[in-house]
Amino acid sequence: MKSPARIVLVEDHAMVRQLLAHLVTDTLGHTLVGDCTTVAEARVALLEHQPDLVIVDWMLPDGRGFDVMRSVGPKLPRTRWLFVSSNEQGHLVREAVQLGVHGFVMKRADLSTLRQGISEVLAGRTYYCPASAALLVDQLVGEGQTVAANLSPRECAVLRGYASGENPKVLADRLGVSAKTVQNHLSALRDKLGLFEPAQLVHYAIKHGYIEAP
Amino acid sequence: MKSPARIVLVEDHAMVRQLLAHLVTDTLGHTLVGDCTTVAEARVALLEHQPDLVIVDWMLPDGRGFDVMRSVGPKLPRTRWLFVSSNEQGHLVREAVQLGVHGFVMKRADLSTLRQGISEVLAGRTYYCPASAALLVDQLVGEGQTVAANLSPRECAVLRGYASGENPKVLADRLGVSAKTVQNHLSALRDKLGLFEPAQLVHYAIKHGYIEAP
DNA sequence: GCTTTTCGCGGGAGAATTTCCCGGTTCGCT
DNA sequence: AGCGAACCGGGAAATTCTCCCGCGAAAAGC
Repeated sequence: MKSPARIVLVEDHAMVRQLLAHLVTDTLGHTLVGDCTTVAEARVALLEHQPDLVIVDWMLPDGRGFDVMRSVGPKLPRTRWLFVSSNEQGHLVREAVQLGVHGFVMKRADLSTLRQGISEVLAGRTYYCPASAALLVDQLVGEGQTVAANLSPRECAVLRGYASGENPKVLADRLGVSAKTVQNHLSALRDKLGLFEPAQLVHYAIKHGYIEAP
Repeated sequence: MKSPARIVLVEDHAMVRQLLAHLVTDTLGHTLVGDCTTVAEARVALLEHQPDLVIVDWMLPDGRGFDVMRSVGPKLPRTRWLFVSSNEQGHLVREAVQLGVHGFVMKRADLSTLRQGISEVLAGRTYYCPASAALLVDQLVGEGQTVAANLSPRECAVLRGYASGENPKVLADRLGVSAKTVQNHLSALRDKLGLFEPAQLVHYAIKHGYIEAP
């Protein structure tokens, strides 16, 4: 049949985004209707264009790809979601499954895998690349009660700043709130995640992709 | 000529250690005089056997391979040092160069690279595998003033525990000292490293291999 | 339309931690 | 012997964290 699909890309690395753009338009013959680099941009573009498919990078400068899906996903019933990730961790794949992501491809996979992922997901099926499937199995076997709490946007921001090593006062200043508020958010985080040592929070932030590993 | 060299291995993964042992004895015809899994064992074995070559893993259960070299290296002028590392970070290679390590080989390199490293180092030359050399160049280009402070054994232990997310009191208990002492060590660490946020200490511990990345 | 919940914000009192300083012991080295 | 360092811990002041509170706005549910 091949009616071209309308696609939005969300990926912060310019080079990768351009390569993906080339792939979906020139090689696969689809239509690129959006091209975003941040969570905030993505939310706007997705609600405006209501694409058939969105290809999202897992790690973005202002949040995670999952945050996009969590916030605008419910409003886009027809849109299908394909995640690409450079971070190969079982948690992520597990979280993707729980969120109902349709496809998941590792960045180190070769292009044919990605092409296959795109066509499978567009065809209404799900596609998890072999590497991610393997991670998922490992994760399910171990299944430490890492259920993935969902944090409010503000809590995310505080976690990111804190786990990056930012001084709480500086962080408060950057966010334009009082130091007290940051402390309260941190307390809420510790409570919500059940992690009471600073180092554990940092580990959590790294494991779950809120910040880059050092 | 081929007079067999006397070699000590320091590597905590049994399988790897056995493979290395097979390589140096059966394939290369050297003599294995020691076979250690920890920093503590290594110190004793090295002082006892005074080997020609020691092959050390970078990450050990009770410390880092570099700690072995720092403590007993000066007492073994004839011994040559070859490091193997699974952790591919510029810092480590930089630190190795500063310490005067003779050879550095990544674990993902193939065996012929390792064989070459062993023979070069034994022949009195230095050998840094191509991957490590590339990292070194990158590191020197960036050269963030990450000069690598040297921490006392006790400070290492405290840093490891703390950065792993261990509760200070539990840590104190495990080390058999008072919580106060642990606090004092932590203060010394912050001061010595110039890192005053908990998260920064955790990042440091991960970057410099005191703990595994989460 | 109106409640109810959730989120962000921040104050206050008391508990806990951290800092900075101190003295003491035990090593190893000169 | 003497020296420096690493290690251990105490005490007092400063800072931070916890736990509780209320407020306003926005979103969700009836």
